[in-house]
Amino acid sequence: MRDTSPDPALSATLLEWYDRHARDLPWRVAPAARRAGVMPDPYRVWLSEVMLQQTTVAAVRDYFHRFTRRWPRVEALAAAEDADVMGEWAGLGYYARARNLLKCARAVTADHGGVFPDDHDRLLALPGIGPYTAAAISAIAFDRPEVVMDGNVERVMARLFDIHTPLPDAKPALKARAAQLTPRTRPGDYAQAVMDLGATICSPKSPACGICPWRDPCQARSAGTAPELPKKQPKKTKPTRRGIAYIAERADGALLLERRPDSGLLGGMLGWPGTPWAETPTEDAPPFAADWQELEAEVRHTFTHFHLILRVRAARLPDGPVPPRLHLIERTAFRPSDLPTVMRKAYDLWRGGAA
DNA sequence: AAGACGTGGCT
DNA sequence: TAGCCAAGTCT
Repeated sequence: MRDTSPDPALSATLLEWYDRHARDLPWRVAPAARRAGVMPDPYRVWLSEVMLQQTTVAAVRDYFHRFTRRWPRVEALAAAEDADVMGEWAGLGYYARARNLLKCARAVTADHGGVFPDDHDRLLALPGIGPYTAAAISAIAFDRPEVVMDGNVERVMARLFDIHTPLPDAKPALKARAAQLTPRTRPGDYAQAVMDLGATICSPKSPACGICPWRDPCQARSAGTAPELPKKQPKKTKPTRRGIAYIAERADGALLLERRPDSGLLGGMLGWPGTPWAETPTEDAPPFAADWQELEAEVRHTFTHFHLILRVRAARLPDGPVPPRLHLIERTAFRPSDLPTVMRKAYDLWRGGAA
């Protein structure tokens, strides 16, 4: 292990690379414009950072465009209906983000006059903004020299300094290294540069060390250990749960759905009524008595912590009162894209067999 | 403080 | 195919 005293040229090297290779992203102000004094809209920085939590740029792009077209400013988002925001978020995952997005927009509008606070601590106090996002907004939107720690930065630091301690134990050491490198000039561009580097060149598998701006100082590259870093604790295997979803269609095409409770899996989202999802098969629990027909195929879906095998049963909904806690949605008002993916899979399966 | 919390792309 | 992985936060 060679000496690891901080090298003040490291951040400068990365910023030079970023000036030439920064990705063109819809929420980003290009480095040339930033150097000319143009700063990004904090609303767009916040929205993009929340969407990017545990989510790839490729998945976020279209959602970002739809959100900003529909709600161009934080006050507009704050005034939106919950169901519209949840529907627009559908498919992006981690739905607590959407619930907190609305809470945050309403807090910024009501408590901060529609202006995002420009300091880390007040950002951190807002719903859905944790240590990473508070630092990222501070740095990117307000050019504050925050230490921005995300998965990219952890990986880049683990490799640059050849740190073999497994995550999450390595986090303090990785953060100390990141703090050493964070520059006082252009901290916003620097933060975006490290994340770009991690997302493109210093990727988890087969990093492109040959074209990396930090290939010379990178200790893992010298040691040949870059592809195996950072080390991680082994993951637990996912159990398989099973359940039944019930799709009821009235003669005029209207569909019977439920709004899921705000907490827990798919919280706040629209879905088909059904049994709980459990490893041991649960009792049949149709929303009303009918001649339910089970589809031959089944939905397979994997969540963060379990696999799901979902059987789908369909029936005709008779005219009359709607069962409690369920919503009848006219077919013209029903958008499959409002459903979380697992529910949309069930819909696709049913419609493919029924229509 | 460890587990809950989604999804799609890549290997 | 099955597992790994992504610009984390909340409880």
